[in-house]
Order: sequence, then C-alpha cells, then structure tokens
Amino acid sequence: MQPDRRDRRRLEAREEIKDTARALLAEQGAAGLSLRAIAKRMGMTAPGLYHYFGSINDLITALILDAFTQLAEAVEKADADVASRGGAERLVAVAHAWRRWALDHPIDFQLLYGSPIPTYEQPTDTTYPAARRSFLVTASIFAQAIECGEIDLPEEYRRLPPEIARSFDALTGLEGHDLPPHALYLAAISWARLHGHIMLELFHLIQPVIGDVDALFAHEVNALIRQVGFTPSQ
Amino acid sequence: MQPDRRDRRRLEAREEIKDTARALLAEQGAAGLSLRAIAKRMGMTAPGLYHYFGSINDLITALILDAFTQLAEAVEKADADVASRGGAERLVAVAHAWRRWALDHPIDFQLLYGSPIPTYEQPTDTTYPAARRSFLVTASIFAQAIECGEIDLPEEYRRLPPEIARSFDALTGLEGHDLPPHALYLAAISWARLHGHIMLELFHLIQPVIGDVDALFAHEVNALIRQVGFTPSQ
DNA sequence: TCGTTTTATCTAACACTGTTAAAATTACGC
DNA sequence: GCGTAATTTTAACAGTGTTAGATAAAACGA
Repeated sequence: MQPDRRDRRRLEAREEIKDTARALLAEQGAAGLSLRAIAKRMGMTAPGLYHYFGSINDLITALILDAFTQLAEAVEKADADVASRGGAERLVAVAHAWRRWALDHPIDFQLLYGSPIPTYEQPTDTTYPAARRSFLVTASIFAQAIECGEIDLPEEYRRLPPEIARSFDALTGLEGHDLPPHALYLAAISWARLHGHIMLELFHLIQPVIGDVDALFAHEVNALIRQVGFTPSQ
Repeated sequence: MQPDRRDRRRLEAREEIKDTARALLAEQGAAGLSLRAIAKRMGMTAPGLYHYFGSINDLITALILDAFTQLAEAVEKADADVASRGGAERLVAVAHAWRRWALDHPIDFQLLYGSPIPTYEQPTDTTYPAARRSFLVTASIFAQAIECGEIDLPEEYRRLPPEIARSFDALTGLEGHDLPPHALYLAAISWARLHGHIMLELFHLIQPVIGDVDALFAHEVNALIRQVGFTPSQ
C-alpha cells in the first residue's frame, strides 16, 4: 500500500484551508473568519472541513501555532543576522524584529496575544511551547551576555527575590531550564516591556500621548539595554 | 410637560441592560454576551433593546466606557489613599491598584485592552478620553515628583529624542497638555511596562517562566521606580 | 372621559454562525 | 468491474445581530 499520496493530499488540504483562513483574516479581520466563508472560497461546503479540523477552534489553534512559529523565525533570523555582534546589538535587533512582525501582522499578533474570538479558548498547554520559542531567543542572548561579562548587573537585578529564584527550580524539564536564572528573569521583564509597548501601539492607545511611536520604541529599547546592565557601547 | 419621569425610566432601562450584560459577561465570558440572552434574562425580546442601544456595538462601547471609569476610579482612590506620601510610594500604590483591578476584572480588562469581540471595532475617539483618565493619574504624580525634585533623571531619560519632544506640542487642547514633557514621557513608558506585565499575566503566558507573578510584579515596579530616577527611599 | 400622539415592545423574517447525521459521491486497491 | 474506504454534500438544529411592520402601553390635549 502507498498511503503517501492520500496523506500528502490530506496535508495539502489542511494547508489550503489554513491559507484561505489567513487570507480571509487579512482581508476582513477576525470577524470575517468563518467555516462557511472558507469553504465557499475553496469551492466546497462547511461540513466538509470537519474532515480536516475537528472544529473551528482546532483550526484557530493551528493558525496560532503557525503564527507563533512565524514570529519565532522572524526573531531568530533577526538575531542570526547580527550574530557576530555583541549581546546589546542582538537584543536591539530582536526587539525591533519582534515589533516589526507585530505591526506587519496585526491580526496574527492579536490572535497570539489577544484571543479575539470569544468562543475560542486557547489550549495553553499546546500553544505555550510555541510561544516559548521566541522567548528563548531573548533568554539565550542574555545568558551568553552574562557569561561573557557583557552585563554588569545593576543593584536591583543582582539579587533576585527568593520566591522567584525558587520558582525557577520548577522549570526542570522545560526547554531553557538550563539557562541561568538571571537570564530567564531579564528575558521575562524585557519581554513584558516589549509586549506592553507593542500592544498599546497596536490598539492605538499610545499614539495620542507619544506621537512618534517609532522614536519612542527605539528610545525605550536603548533604555532597557542600559538598565539591565549592558555597558554603554563606545 | 414633565419629561423627567420618562427620561429617568429610559436611563434606568439602559442601566439594567448594561448590568445584565455585565452579569452575563462575568458568568459566561465574552461568548455568553448576546442581545437575546440579555433580553431573555430581563423578560423581554431582543429587538426591544434597540430602543436603548443602536446596536450591540453601542452597548459594548458603553460597557467599555464604564469599565474605563471604574478602572480610573480604582486607580485614583489608590493614589488618594497615600496622597500624603512621596511620589515613589504613590506610583507603587497606583501600579498595584491597576494590576489588582485587572486581575479582579479580567473580562472587563480584556474588553478595554484586547477587543475580544471580532465584530466589534472600538471607536477610539470616544473611548480614548476615558482611557486617558487613568494615564493622567500616573502623569500627574510624575509631574509633581519632578517639580519637587524627588526625581533625579538618569542620563537616558534626561534628554528626550527631538521627534518625541516635538510630538508633545500636538497635544495642545487635550487634558494634560500642561504637564511637563518628561512627566508625560515617563508616564507613557511606565504605562507600557505595567501593561505588558498585566497582559502576559492575564493570558497566563508569563507564569510558566516566572512562577511567582506577584513577586515579579512587585520587583519590577520597584525597579521601575529606581530606573526613572527616584532616589532610593531611606 | 375620549381620542390622539408618542413611546415601548412584540412577532416575523432575513442572512448569518458552528455543528451533527445521514446520504451521496468520489477515489482507491484488488 | 467490484467493494471498500475516504470525501463531500444535503438537510437540519440551535444559535447570532438586525430590520420592518404590527401591536400594546403610556402620556397628553380637549
């Protein structure tokens, strides 16, 4: 027997469904996403899609996983492009790539971090590993920078609260558990700062306060780099 | 003529609709919100609600405006409770009140900052003034702290990028335009940092990295206070 | 008190949504 | 060509927001 052909066909159909879903999402926003609309555009009917996805939630989850991967690849590529430079420059590159991806794919980004579909409940155990991948890029840079002595930890980050240090022990088994606690901690707070700026910008909430959001973000990334203890370059 | 009675009755009906919407939202999440469900619980039918709200979007907008006000009041109260203390302590109180409100009202908070309803498009011109109110609490504290000399601005925040300084001029007319640029800037970046932490926590994305989110938040607020230049207390 | 007018609510209908069951079609191996 | 398994369709159910038109209720003037 030769199951390849049918299996491949099945995978292709899944991809086509996701692609049309993404197209609809891009054209009409989250409101335009519906099984019937996807099916119609593909020249079939809605119940037919149930042979490829158990429900629309499963489809959305698949889209989310893809988007997380896409974000991670964008971030990893940005890091790789400046891999020869120091940790500070790599972090700056990663931060801007992260924001760039969010601004270029606002619906996907809200899909990842805003759960804009009311009936949809994100299966965190499935999506979290995908979300973790981007985070690990940042954490790895911090880890390397700490090891190389590029970072002179300021007082407020030198000694972590004992509750937090303790919580790192629970990470055993997860990818990245071998990274030093300070790297994980600095990556977490950097992520949160980054994320806050991007979300407020995506929802047009910070533009009325700070008109030039590009300058704001660039300035804050630089401030972050200094505040975590990178010695000012040249 | 005596339009009071009818007008009051009309306002009461609007309030009752919003209250049942909030109850439904709290009980079943964003997916449970529907005109028919609201109407059924109130003992009437869905089209009847159209005499009080032009559409379900108008209703959601009203809920959002109320929620923004509620958040602002919580934040203002927290500030007022420690009004006699210094700026640093006031900021810490405000930050924790902000997070507390978000954690206690997750659906409302996502309504404000996550637009979880796909068909809903937020009329930013209407909602922004309400959103601004909480922000102004923080900005005012910074303004006062700067004026009183409580803040020794670090190098990265002393001289703002010219594009940003310029964008503040466009604020003329808006409430808060009389605040010094540094206060607005510091408030904006503080807001973003705060917001990022809260959002990641609400979506359970940061717990797998930092188990003790309470400690993380408290620690980061303290770090923020120092990094914006508050001289360490005692 | 009797109309009249305004306000409020209902019924019926339309075009959607996700989902299920059963029937019909297509494709594949023998 | 036949039988089996994989796909896809039709029909239906229970929802959704929304509109139009009829109906009920309240308020007002004579």
